Amino acid sequence: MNIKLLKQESPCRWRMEKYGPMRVDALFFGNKDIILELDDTTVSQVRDVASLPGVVGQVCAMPDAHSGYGFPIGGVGAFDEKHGVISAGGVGFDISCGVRTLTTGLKKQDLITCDAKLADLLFKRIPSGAGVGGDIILEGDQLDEMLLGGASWAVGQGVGKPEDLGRIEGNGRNNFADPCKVPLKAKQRMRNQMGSLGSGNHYLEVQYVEEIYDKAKAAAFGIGIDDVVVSIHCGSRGLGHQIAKDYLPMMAKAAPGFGIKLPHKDIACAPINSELGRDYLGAMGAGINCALANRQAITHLVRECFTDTLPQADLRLLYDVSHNTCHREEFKINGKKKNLWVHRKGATRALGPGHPELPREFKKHGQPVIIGGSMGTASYILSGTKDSAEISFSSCCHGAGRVMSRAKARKNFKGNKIQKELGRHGIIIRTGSFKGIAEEAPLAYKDVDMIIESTQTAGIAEKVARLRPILCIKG
DNA sequence: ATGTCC
Repeated sequence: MNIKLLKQESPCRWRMEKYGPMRVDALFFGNKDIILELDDTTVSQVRDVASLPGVVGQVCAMPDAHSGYGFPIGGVGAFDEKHGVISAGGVGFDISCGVRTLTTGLKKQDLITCDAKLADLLFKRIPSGAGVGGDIILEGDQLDEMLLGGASWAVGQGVGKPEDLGRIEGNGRNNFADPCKVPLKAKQRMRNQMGSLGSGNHYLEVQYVEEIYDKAKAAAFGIGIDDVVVSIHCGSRGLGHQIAKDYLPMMAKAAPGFGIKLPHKDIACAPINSELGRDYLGAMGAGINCALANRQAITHLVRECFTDTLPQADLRLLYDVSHNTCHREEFKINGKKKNLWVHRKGATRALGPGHPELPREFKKHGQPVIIGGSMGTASYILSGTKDSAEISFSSCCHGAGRVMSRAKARKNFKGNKIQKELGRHGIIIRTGSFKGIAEEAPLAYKDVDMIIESTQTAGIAEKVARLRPILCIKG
């Protein structure tokens, strides 16, 4: 982008003062290279969000920002609860897509002789791929019960341990969920998809802790050097997708009736206090619960796989955090505490130390923030900062961020070659789709290390540990 | 992201 449009506030913080239809400023995070490479669509999408009714504070673009449907991926927009809007495009198609990381009590040496066997078993037991379902079938009322209860429903079914729930954003359940507002078709698509990974950038990785940046925080999070961990990156499968697909046109159609002039046809939204806004909120909350239940169900399958191969393992949930959500949260605007609807699309919640929503063990150091890298590259565990409440509505980046379209990646890379290449670096890939592997090639993404450095320099999260993949199950 | 175009 044209850097002259921005005022550099600090090495990785750049302010665009509001102009034209913008109601608030925009804040871009990243080093100079990242800012220079932001494409025009992403920037204009940030300006569109800053032009919506009831937007407050500043709209943020994370270092991994790129263009999305209407609303940028890596974007944060907060709206006043009286006059603001809720946007289906501001949450994204994969509602509550997120990452959870489990500790195992194992060291990387424990896996040397059985990594391939573990990879085969995980690939066999955990359904992956587009449109692929699993053995869990939700019949009759079970689907609505899942949509209402989230991960806590799953634990009630014997899927996982009660202590998992305290380690999930919102204790594993979204209170705004209203299954009645979820389109029937969305429910039908989900009946056989519980406990499945999906495709695209979703994965299940067994990783080890390669580096620790903050010993005290790492100890509080329960991780040490060479520890084996498991990370699960997935979302609400066909259900979330169908909710977005159905609500987007409804919002676009209804906008003029609410007196909203949409800055772009794709950035559909409805007043949070309208019937349609509330309906979407109920459906989205159900979508969040679906994703939380899904990651819980997959966790259960992972535990079974470890019991079969490495029975000494003890899989405990470190944390589960989503990066496609809209939550009601309290922030100070012009010195006054206000309830806001915070959209985070491709942005991770990162609560700072002392935040009332954090479990006791994380109060001192801030929320564990899990950042999934692209396939074959590093992932990170960060911690939330106090300052991020003021700077970014307690949000930070969510991953590496694409630099190449899926189509372009398919042309440039061959899936089987990528698999072999990663194999030479000691990373086992199991997949049902070589096309998917090509689309997810490491070079189709920005350098995650650079994204993390910029995130830390911007002051919105701090490095705790770097994870390196041992094996990866790809959809 | 997605029964990868109802």
